[in-house]
This record gives sequence, structure tokens and C-alpha cells, in this order.
Amino acid sequence: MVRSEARTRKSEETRERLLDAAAKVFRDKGYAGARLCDIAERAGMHTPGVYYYFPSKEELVEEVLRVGVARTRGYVQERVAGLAESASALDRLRAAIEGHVLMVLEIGDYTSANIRIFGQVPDDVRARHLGDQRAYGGVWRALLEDARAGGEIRSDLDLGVIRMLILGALNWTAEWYRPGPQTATEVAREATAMICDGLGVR
Amino acid sequence: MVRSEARTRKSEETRERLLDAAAKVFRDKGYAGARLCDIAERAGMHTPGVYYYFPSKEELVEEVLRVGVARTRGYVQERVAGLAESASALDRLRAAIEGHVLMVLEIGDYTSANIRIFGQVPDDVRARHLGDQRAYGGVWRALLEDARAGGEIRSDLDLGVIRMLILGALNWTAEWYRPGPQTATEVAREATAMICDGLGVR
DNA sequence: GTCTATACACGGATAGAC
DNA sequence: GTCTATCCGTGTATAGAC
Repeated sequence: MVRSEARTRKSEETRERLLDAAAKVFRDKGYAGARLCDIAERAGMHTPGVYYYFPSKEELVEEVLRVGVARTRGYVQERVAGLAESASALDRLRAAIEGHVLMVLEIGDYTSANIRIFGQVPDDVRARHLGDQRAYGGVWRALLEDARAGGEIRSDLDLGVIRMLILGALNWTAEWYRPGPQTATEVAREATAMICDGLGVR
Repeated sequence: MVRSEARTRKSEETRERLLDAAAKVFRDKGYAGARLCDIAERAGMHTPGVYYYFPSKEELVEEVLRVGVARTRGYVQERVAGLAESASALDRLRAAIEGHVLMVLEIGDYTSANIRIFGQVPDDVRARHLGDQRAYGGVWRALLEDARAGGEIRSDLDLGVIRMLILGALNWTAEWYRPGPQTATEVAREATAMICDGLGVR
């Protein structure tokens, strides 16, 4: 019993190493450009070893996508929930923006992988993943609608479009940000400033 | 002389058909996912025909990238230049936002292709293309700095980061927008509203 | 200029030993 | 569980006819 548990744990760890490696390689090379041998090597094994854990490249990428949204949603919700009761709806939106940026730039290889490869995976994989994606979109929809209901944001905006513009600004950071000139927190600060308050002088 | 000119013109047209096809296929499938046979078929020829016009897949994608930024920059600058003399720096920024969005969503297959595949092409192709990309970035840098110099936008922002956040919000529309609920012009309007004025009530 | 035929390399996936 | 060996489909690229 103990032995088999230990074995299971080791297997669990290897599977995770493999997923971690897959997230990084998919993010860097894209779906079609990522080779299973690159992923295997990064996880310290050879190509066929992958097939002990996942039946195909498609199922591997699917799991990366799934973990990506799940962790992102969890982290963003946690940050929003961690605010004081007195926080305004706009403050909650700011917290979500900051959380999402930190996941993309610092914490989440799975998050950045998800962002970069979602548009490249085979149609059936993307179709199966759409539900998870929409659930995360729902978090943002609620934040925006709360803010509008509370009169904290303008009433003349199409919140569906605004939601995608916000996520676009944040997701695109995965394409250009390199640590150095600015920290991820600074990028998040610029984002909340522009999105909530605009560039124009007040 | 006439004969050879006619031949050259036809060749020129075929080359353009091929590039048009390449832009669409690269945009839809990504760089690695795009097959030369897909591109050739869409252009009404067979795979080897491609090699009469381009020596390799890399040089083909390079040309698509080049045309993409060139046209985008041209169109955006044209729109900005078309404004009345009395236009403010913020109005000029709004015109650039609208122009860029229209290129991504309606006019420019090469623009959307560029956006979606730039991060996927082989390193040497991307390196050769960086100069063009930066030149277009310069257009936006100038617009933002003019606005700041004129006191039309807040002085506490990092314009380098802001520039990338703006382009991110606009570029990401290529990932989610489908004609239907909103027109491209409406998306552009939401973008200018959020970016220049912010979500918060004034 | 564009075709058919084909060389050639590569990457996903399987077989079977250990 | 992970290895070596290998199959096989696919995609870039070339040869050479028309």
C-alpha cells in the first residue's frame, strides 16, 4: 500500500514535470512548432515516455490549456476576494487586471501558453476547451456589470467589446514584455490607469 | 516589348494572388500549420508553382510580414494626415486607433496575418523584420509624445508601456472579432472611448 | 510558368525489450 | 516507467517534361 502510493506520487510528479515542460515549449514555439522531443527532453525523458502519460499531442495540449485557464481564474478570483469589503467595483476590476497581468508575466507559464496557442490548436481541441474559456470570461463580465450597475463606469459602453479589449491589452503583454525596464507590477499599474481612467487629463 | 511587358504583368498578378493566398492561410493556420499546398491551391496552382515566385516558405512569409506593416503604417498615417489642421493630438491618436482597427478587422489580410504569425516565424525571419516593425511603432510613439507635449494626456504614464497596451487591445481583436453583433467601426469607437477617456464616469 | 513525379527530412506514434 | 528501434504519414523542396 505504501509502496504503491509512493509510486503513484512519483508518477504524479513526472506527469507534472511533463506538463510544465509542455507549457513552456508550446508557449515558445506554438502548437505546430512544438516537437514532442523538445518537450520530452525538457522533462528529462525521451519522446516515447510522453505516451505513458498522454495518449497524443492533442490531449497533452488540451491539458495545458485546461490548467491554464483554471489557474488564471483561481488566482484572479482569489485576488478580488482578498480585497476589503469596502472596495468599490472599480477597485475589484483593478485587482482583476493586476492579477491577470501577474499571471501572464510572472507566475503562469500555463497562462501565457494558453494565450499564445489557443488560436492555433486543432478545431476539436479548441471546441472542447471553449467552455472553460467562457467560464473565465464570465468572471470579467460580472466584474464589469457590477461596476456599471453601481454607476461606477460609463453607461454608453458595449461591455462585451470592452471586456475583450481589456483582455486583449493584458494578453498581448505576453508578446512583448521582457523583464528589465519595467516590472510586471508596473505594467499592471499602467494598465489599470489607462483602462479605468483613460489617457486624457481629467 | 509589348509581349514581354504583358507577360511581366501577368506574372506580377500571379505573384500577388499567391501573396494574398499566403496571407490568408498563414493568418488562419499559423506559420508552422500553414502548408504550401494550401496556399498554392488557394492561388489556383500546385505546390511547385510557388517556387517560381519565392525560393522558400521563409521568404514567402517574410514578404507577407513586410507588406503587412507597410500597408498598415501607410493606412494609419494617411488617416491621421487626413484630419483637419485644427485636430488635437488626441484626435490624431483616435484616428490612428480607428485606422489600425479597420486594417485588422476589415481591410488588411496582411495586417491580421502579421499580427498572428509574427511571434511564430523562425528567429532569423523575425530578426530581419524587426526594423519594419519598429518603424511602425515609431508612428505611435510620435503620436503619444505629441499628445503629452501638448498637455493633452496625463504626465504620469510610461508611454512605452502604454503604446504596447494600446496596440495589444487593438491587435487582439484579430483573435475574437467576428462580423455580426458589432461592426469594425463600432469596435474602434469602444476602443477610443476606453483608451482616451477610461471606463470610469467623469 | 506550371505541371507530374519524386527525393528527402522530420515528427508523431507504436512495438517490444528491460 | 522508460528505453531503443522503427513505422508511416506528411510537408518542403527539387528534377525535368511540356
